[in-house]
Amino acid sequence: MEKTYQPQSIEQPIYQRWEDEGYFSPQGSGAPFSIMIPPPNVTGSLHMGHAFQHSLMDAMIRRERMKGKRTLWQPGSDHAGIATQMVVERQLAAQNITRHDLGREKFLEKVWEWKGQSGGTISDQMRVLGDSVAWDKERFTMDSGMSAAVQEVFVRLFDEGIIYRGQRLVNWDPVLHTAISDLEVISEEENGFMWYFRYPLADGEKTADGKDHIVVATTRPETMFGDAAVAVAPDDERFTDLVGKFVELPLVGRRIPIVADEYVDKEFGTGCVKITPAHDFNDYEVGKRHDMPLINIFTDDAKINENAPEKYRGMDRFDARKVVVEDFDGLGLLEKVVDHKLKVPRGERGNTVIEPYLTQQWYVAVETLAKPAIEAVENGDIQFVPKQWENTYFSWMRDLQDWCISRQLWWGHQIPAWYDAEGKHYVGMSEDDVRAKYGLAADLELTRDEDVLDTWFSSALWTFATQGWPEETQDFKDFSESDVLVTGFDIIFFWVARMIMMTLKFTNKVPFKTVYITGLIRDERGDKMSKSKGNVIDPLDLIGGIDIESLVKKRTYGMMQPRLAEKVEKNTRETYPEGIQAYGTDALRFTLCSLASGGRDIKFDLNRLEGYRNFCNKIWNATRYVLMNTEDQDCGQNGAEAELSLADKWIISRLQHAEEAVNRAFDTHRYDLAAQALYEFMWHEYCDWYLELSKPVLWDENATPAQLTGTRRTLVRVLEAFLRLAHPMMPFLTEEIWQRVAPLAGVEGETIMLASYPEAEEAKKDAQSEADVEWLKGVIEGVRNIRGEMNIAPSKPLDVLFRNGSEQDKARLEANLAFLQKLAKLETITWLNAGDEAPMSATALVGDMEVLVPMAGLIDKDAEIARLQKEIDKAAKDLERIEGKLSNESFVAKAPEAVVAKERAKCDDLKLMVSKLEEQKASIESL
RNA sequence: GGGUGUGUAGCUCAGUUGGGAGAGCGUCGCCCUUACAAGGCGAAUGUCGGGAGUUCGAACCUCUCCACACCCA
Repeated sequence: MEKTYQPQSIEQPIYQRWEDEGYFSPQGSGAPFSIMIPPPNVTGSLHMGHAFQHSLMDAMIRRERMKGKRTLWQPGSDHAGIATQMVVERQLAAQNITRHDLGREKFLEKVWEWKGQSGGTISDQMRVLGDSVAWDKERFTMDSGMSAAVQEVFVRLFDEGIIYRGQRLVNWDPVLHTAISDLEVISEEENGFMWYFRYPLADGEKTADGKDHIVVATTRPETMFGDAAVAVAPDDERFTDLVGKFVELPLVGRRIPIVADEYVDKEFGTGCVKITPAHDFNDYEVGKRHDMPLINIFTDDAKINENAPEKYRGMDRFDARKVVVEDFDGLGLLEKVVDHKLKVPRGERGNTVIEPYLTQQWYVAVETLAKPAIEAVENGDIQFVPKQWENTYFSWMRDLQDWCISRQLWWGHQIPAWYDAEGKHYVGMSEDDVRAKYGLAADLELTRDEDVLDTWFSSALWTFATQGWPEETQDFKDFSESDVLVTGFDIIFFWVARMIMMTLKFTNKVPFKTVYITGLIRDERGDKMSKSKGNVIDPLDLIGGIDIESLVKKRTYGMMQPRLAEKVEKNTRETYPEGIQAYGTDALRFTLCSLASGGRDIKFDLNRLEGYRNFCNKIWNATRYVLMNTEDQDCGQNGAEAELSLADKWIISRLQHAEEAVNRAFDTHRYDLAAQALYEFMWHEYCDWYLELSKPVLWDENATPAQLTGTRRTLVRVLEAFLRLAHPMMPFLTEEIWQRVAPLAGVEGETIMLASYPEAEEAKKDAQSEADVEWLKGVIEGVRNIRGEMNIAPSKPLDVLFRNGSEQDKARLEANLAFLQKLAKLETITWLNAGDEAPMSATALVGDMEVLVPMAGLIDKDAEIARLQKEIDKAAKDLERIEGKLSNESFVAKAPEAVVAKERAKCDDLKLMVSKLEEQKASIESL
């Protein structure tokens, strides 16, 4: 084996072999266990969040597979309507072609062509990450099977009256010309203005303070053409008398009423709000309450339409805004303009300001679907982890809006609706089906709805449509009710909830039993990773490494603003002066698992990754040691006689505890604790102690073959078990090593992937050995402490004496002489009986027993006094606290007996310790 | 404004039913000891955000205040 761990050279060949052998596909006859991948956007690439979620999903699926389950991790991607269409349109634009030039059919051919070329990016990344997904079952939301399911669902929901066509306000992208979902709208605070407009009162009315106008404050002057009323708070005394009166809308000359509505905040602005029901979501609601007309003043491009005075028609909304303000000013109706911060809704894709816009769209009436979806979580059929998120789910489900599912795009599932010349719609599986279903004449002209469905509509069917539904296939039966969904909290609404609704509706099953919500991976400073901030880390760069120049190039590529690019470059060079090293997939996966503690935000710290890369190296080197000492030797595979040492029994016992801890952590979705338990066991028990304890046996010329076999057997067996235990989190390293170690451990199998997952065995726990090793460690650490504090080189052999030891101490000493000599580097050990003289020594306490290191020539008197004083102070502080506790009568009276007894014992120990240390100090001082 | 969450060592974070404050990284000292310097051994480090309450006992439960983050309006 190489001297250091080189992940690059082992990882991909192993993956290739796994894939070729078909290990990822469901197999065996165990109970089914499935995870459906949240289908990534086909235009994208995997980011840290994906790497995080995939690491967890793969860990789960690998463990269940090893436990003998028939596992399916379903891969696939979604067709990402807008994003994909835009990518292809941009390519066409480079050749000066629009999609309209091509026409729908040709354009869609181009999209499929593009998908064929670029759609593989994500699968390639997943292979690098080691994802054990069933590639032969990979699905795309535009596959024919998915399309059939989508159509089936649409038609059935329509026939039940759950899908309907209606006119509502939607988020309209005036550049892309489509409705978009709330998710695709990003509202962020921007600097703007609040304009104060005077609206003259009609019919000679006056305000309470004698003015002939009221003042409305608005951030969107141009929408005033669509004003339907002015609203005031019902309890606002300033305007009580004006409710029911009218104002004359300037520039338009229309009379609009003054109404009272709860929506208005008295304190905000002037207390008078212009209500534009066709162009604002809140106003729409107000308008509905007061039966106001919906006056749409925009075209699809957000230009002023014919409902506004002629002068303004055809103006862009922002040009119109300027002109309206100027005209108000000219009329003396502009009271003031103040700076104002406001949330501006922008489209995620084109950064266009999104317009609330009145259009005909298809909707899903969600009320009847929501009820069972809420119940499924209430009654525990579906559980969120961490449980906290159930509240988020409920709060959204209780306040549901009907779901707008149509999009004015070409790329997506075309809506199976046809219109006759009068615009009446018919829904069915095909035009023929529609004619038959509705009894339409063969010569009646029908045109199909041009629009497509929201991408989320098809992803909502993901768990069952991927498994063959509407056919009752075996896969559907086995896997469609999946076990765990792993996803981020940002799509609980958009995806998780909708999946639950649709799946319950059409299959009467839940889509998943557990929803594990991951935290959001942030950069080292706690900022969200985003392209525009230039702080994105590509998981593949952590795995394969990247030099600083390439990293800067990658991060600033395509940045429009040079100033921003400069800043990004500076930050990048500061944070990664040397670029990023290659840490390997296993280290990354293990790191990500160790960060999965259930928190909301996760700062990604490269030091952590480095630490776990070092852990990989530690495992690697421990293996080298094991192989050096076991290869070509008898490790008991063939049943040779084996005698287990104390260390052997101890590490076997500790392994049971580790197995227990890891399994418990997995079962409770605490992957951080599982990682911690693996780390702790491997590094601090197996490597730090057990390997060292194995040396005195293996290097003992007088060791019997049975003793040698016992230790070799334990070395390989415990390592082999650890590899299986760790495999779900670090698949490559463990496979590489397992291939060599398993035969020595007498374990057969082609791959660790299909080996059994370790479970603790109660019978292998050995409390006596654990106590004995604790004693051994106490002695060794005592001596090491003296060495360290006194600056005695580790290489210098020491003579030590044991004083005031019990029979048990003596027995332990005799049994473990070799261990002690090797690990504490001792020349001689002398047992002192009562009354024996001891030289002046530095002392370590192990229980009541004193371990003495003679000072002559080694130890400075003052230094030893100082060291003892430090120990005394520490013990005395503890003692003081405990004595205080015990002298408190109510503590002794009311605390549980066991607690009191424990404190008493501790108190006695400390007293003894302090007195011994004091004694020792005094005797040195008297020298 | 409404809701949710977070605040523990210099940094990143654990802390399971209230009963001895922990880990990793970093820091300091010693050491190339035949698996590993991506290492070994040893050491230092905390008014557990502030305050009040419940309790024999609070990092943990209750209230309140402060700071920060996110979601919704």
